[in-house]
Amino acid sequence: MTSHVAPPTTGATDTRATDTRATDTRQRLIEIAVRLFTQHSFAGTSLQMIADELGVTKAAVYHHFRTREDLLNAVVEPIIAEMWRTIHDAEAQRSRHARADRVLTGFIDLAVRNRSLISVLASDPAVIAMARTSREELVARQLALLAEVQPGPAGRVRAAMVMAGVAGVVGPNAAGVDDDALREHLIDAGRRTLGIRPPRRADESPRP
Amino acid sequence: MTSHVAPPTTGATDTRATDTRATDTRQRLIEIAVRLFTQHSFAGTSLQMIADELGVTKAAVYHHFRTREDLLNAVVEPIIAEMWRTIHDAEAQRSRHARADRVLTGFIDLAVRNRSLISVLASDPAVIAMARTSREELVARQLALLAEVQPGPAGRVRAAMVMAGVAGVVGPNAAGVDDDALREHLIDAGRRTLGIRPPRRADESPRP
Amino acid sequence: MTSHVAPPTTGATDTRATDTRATDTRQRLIEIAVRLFTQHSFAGTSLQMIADELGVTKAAVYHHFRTREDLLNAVVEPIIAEMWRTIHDAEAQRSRHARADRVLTGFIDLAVRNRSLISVLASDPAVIAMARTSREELVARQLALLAEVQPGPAGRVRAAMVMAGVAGVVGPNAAGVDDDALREHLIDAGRRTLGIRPPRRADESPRP
Amino acid sequence: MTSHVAPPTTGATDTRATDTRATDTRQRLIEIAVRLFTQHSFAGTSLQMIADELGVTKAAVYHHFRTREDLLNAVVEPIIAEMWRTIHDAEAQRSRHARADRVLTGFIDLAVRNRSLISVLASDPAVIAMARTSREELVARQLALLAEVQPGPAGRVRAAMVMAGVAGVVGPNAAGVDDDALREHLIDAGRRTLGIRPPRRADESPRP
DNA sequence: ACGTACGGGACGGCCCGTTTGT
DNA sequence: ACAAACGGGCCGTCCCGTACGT
Repeated sequence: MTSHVAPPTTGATDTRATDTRATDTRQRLIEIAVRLFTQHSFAGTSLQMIADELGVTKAAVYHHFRTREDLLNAVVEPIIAEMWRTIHDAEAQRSRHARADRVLTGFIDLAVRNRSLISVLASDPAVIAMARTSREELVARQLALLAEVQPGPAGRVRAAMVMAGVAGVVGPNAAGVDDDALREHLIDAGRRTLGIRPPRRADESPRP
Repeated sequence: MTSHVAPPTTGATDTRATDTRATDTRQRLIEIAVRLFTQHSFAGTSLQMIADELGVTKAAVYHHFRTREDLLNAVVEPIIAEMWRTIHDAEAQRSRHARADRVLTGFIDLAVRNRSLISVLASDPAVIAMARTSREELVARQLALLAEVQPGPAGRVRAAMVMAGVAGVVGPNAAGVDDDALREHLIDAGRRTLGIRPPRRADESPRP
Repeated sequence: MTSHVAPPTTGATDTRATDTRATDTRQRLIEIAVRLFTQHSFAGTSLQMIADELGVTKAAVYHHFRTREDLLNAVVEPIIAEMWRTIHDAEAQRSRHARADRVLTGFIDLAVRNRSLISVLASDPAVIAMARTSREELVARQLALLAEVQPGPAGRVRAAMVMAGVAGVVGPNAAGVDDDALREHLIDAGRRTLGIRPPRRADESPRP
Repeated sequence: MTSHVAPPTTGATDTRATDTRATDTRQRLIEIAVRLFTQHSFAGTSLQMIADELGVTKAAVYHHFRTREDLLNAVVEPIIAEMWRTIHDAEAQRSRHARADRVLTGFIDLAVRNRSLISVLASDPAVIAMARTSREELVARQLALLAEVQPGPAGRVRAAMVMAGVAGVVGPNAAGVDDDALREHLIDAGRRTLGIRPPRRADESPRP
């Protein structure tokens, strides 16, 4: 059974009850891969390491993912899908500040929920080079929305700094801050950097 | 010469190197390594790539650096030395704001002068894991000096965000900004994030 | 300088007699080679190890010996020369017992005086294969003289056992026996194995 | 299959092998390794040689033994296990002579049955250095049991000479003696060296 | 009499991926 | 849904030997 084109990965949120055991190994595989990628970079992580960590042979890994690149894609796909949703959500806002704030909070929320993964996505050259075109636009769109607040190079630099800063802070940072506090402080710091005021008191939904 | 104690090269890492053609190959080796490390990460860069890029064989590389790790150390050593100088310089300042500003500007200046290298140093897991202890203190000291401005976790998060942000912005991000402008914008953005005003001297931050 | 120990080569430069310095390095080279050959076998000893141990570069070694094989030959040549002298000496004896005893005592004496070297000569396949023909006859002649005492396969086995036994006992044996006692015990044991009585009381020179 | 001969799964080389084809390659690997180790010493035998001799690639060897050291251990493990059995067997005997004779005959029997292997185990520095501690006691115990016959340094020297002699005689030394005769002659010579008479059972040593 | 730089090649190890069998 | 076996190839390391200074 070497065919099977890898069931289209479907939505990450599907709650079908049928395939508990089927997708179990596959899910653990992804989690382990994420951890190892962050620890040794993508280029420094072999299939043998992943298989050993899971306690199976390489053949088992190959049963789920036909190639190492496939595994990487399965790892990052849910993340970029959520990023696109955030972008579309932000672009529906009316003011520049609201759009930027939306992207900022969305990105930070996602980064905090996927601590270790985001640094790989953001800084590993092998990962970046892998699907250059698709991700390039993704990042560009987010940067553009953030940079809008302050036209010119200053805005672009601030935007890039915020994105890179958030991606860098999460991850193996033992700053002694729990997730919720970290999110709040990141949002606050990001707003300071970009020069946007917090929305009118009501949580994060700038809806008058 | 296969030694490990940094042979009489000692020309320091001054940017404006003379045309001393004495240890030519060795220096070119380092420069090529920097470029390739940033392009493919450390784990993703083979000695064959480096040798090919220089136009020699692997054995020639081996003659100058017996280990890939040795080459990496030779690459990063000048950088961390300069970082230590900046730290000591900053710690001699009297006020917290002055110390933080000193570290901020020092780090940004160094990062801009060594664009591509900084991202490797900051985010490559293999590089980070390599000389864990020595570099750990280096980063911790810089973060502490930056975080001093705002006690508590908020300050720590801001400090980490600035460091990671600067490291992320420089690098293969053209952004259409030249070095001098990039430096100014980074300093301005970093000060905003940390909450420090530019020092009193009428320098070059025209902000009414 | 490839070594890691210390460059003591610097000072000195004695301006005294010419010949002392000339053969000095060469002799030390041989001694070091012998030690390393016994520790790591011939195939496992590289020129780099030898050069490092002496505190010079490989080029210095190559100045004295054009190839690794040359070095090995220089190491073993004195030994086999002495062996031939012993053989010729023994063959001049009149009785079979006297001839065997002469070879036995001669071999043991030489083995005890060159403890570490003899095991390499005797058991390292690379050394044996190197100059097959010349050494083959050497060993065969000695064995024949020893085996003469007891005709048939029994004698041949005893002879081989004595030769191999002597070669094996000397070397890294911490048996707690000094050289002189070791020689006496080996001679005694060898005679027991071969079935020859000690000569008529006067030390080791069976000359009536 | 990289061409070059590759005897198509011949009938295996073991003397009286059953037809168990299960771990065929693994076993043949060990046998080939033994032969090549004796021919070129351990340090002088490359994995490529072994793979070529078996008609597979290095990767196939790697699949069975991830390290050359692993392969060596698999080679020598059965031997040392049998040695331990012989030792324990001998230590159960009542008289010193019986103990020594037991070790002597056991060692010779094992050495004759594994001709080529014993010399590697006994004299290759790389092999000796590999599992120093475990083997050190093994040899020491055997030597002690043999040396018991004659207290003092004389006994120790005789014991060492017998062990080394036996190990040296077997091996690539045809001597024109078949295995059974070789065993008998070795036992006889060993007893002569140690000074023990054959046990009372009228065996096959016709010595008035 | 020695050091510096380097080529050509082999080493042990490990990679990714395929085949074949349960 | 896995495991065993293996191929083809690259990795970092290190080899021996040479050419050229000084």
